[in-house]
Amino acid sequence: MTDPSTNHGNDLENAQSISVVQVPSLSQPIQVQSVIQSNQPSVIQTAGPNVQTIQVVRKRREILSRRPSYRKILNDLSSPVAVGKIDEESNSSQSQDGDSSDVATNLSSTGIQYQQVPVSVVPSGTIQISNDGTAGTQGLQTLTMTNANPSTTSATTGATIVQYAQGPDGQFYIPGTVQAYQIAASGTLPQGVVMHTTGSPMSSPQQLSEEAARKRELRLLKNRDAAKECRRKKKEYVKCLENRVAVLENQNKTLIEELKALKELYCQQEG
DNA sequence: AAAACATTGCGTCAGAGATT
DNA sequence: AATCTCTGACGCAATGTTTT
Repeated sequence: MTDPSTNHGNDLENAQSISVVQVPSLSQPIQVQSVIQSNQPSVIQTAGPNVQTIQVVRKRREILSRRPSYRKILNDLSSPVAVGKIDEESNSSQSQDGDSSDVATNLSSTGIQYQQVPVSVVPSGTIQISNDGTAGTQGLQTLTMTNANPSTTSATTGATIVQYAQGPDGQFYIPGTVQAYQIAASGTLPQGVVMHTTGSPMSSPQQLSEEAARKRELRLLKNRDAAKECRRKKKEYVKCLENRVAVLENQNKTLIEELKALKELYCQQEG
């Protein structure tokens, strides 16, 4: 399904088609295999025996407007035929529900296998792990944290995922760093869940790079979940539209029949 | 049965828009 | 202004379906 109101990625779409370009430093034209990046110096990888990487400055997209979120669109569909709205509160727990079968997740950037373990957060801020027995690999696991704290706000009923490894000291570690992190109760931190608590101030280049790696892992983790959530909402949105189409088609059919009957009645009275 | 093609879902990146 | 969220796009892998 495409939305004509957005030009998102138009130039990329064009660029993705295989094409031949002439590069001054090369005697032969080359076949463009893929273009990564759109409006900054882009990387073009060439096909053929002499694979090369070329920097190309691409023209900035002229019109860039993001379409409204599916949640917004659905909630705007307040007409009677709109079937169901996306519930914001239920969204936060979907990625766990929908992907519960996805117990072992391969993090492609690291090759590390993560495991999902049900966890409940208790008021003290500690966590309870009810390991389901499935063996974790490489000591790293993904927690699904459900806030079971009745004393905190009832709005924080969602579940949050955090990836961790538990050290012999009982502390929790996340990939890409040897720093210890305290797992905070969901609700005190939005989605982030992981809070840096120990260790000396970042000073050495190694620590800085570890910090950067940790931030990257965290960002990827969040984005992974966001993508799952987005796909789920998109599916729901499409289903909603399909339902809407079905309802409108029915209405249309009924109205046509009604019009036909009225016409016949009118003709009889005229005649 | 094997090959070719289609579909589906995932992780990642980029970037617009929202939030802090 | 910095950070976060959301979503289109891409490539990849797994799976399903059709064709040879």
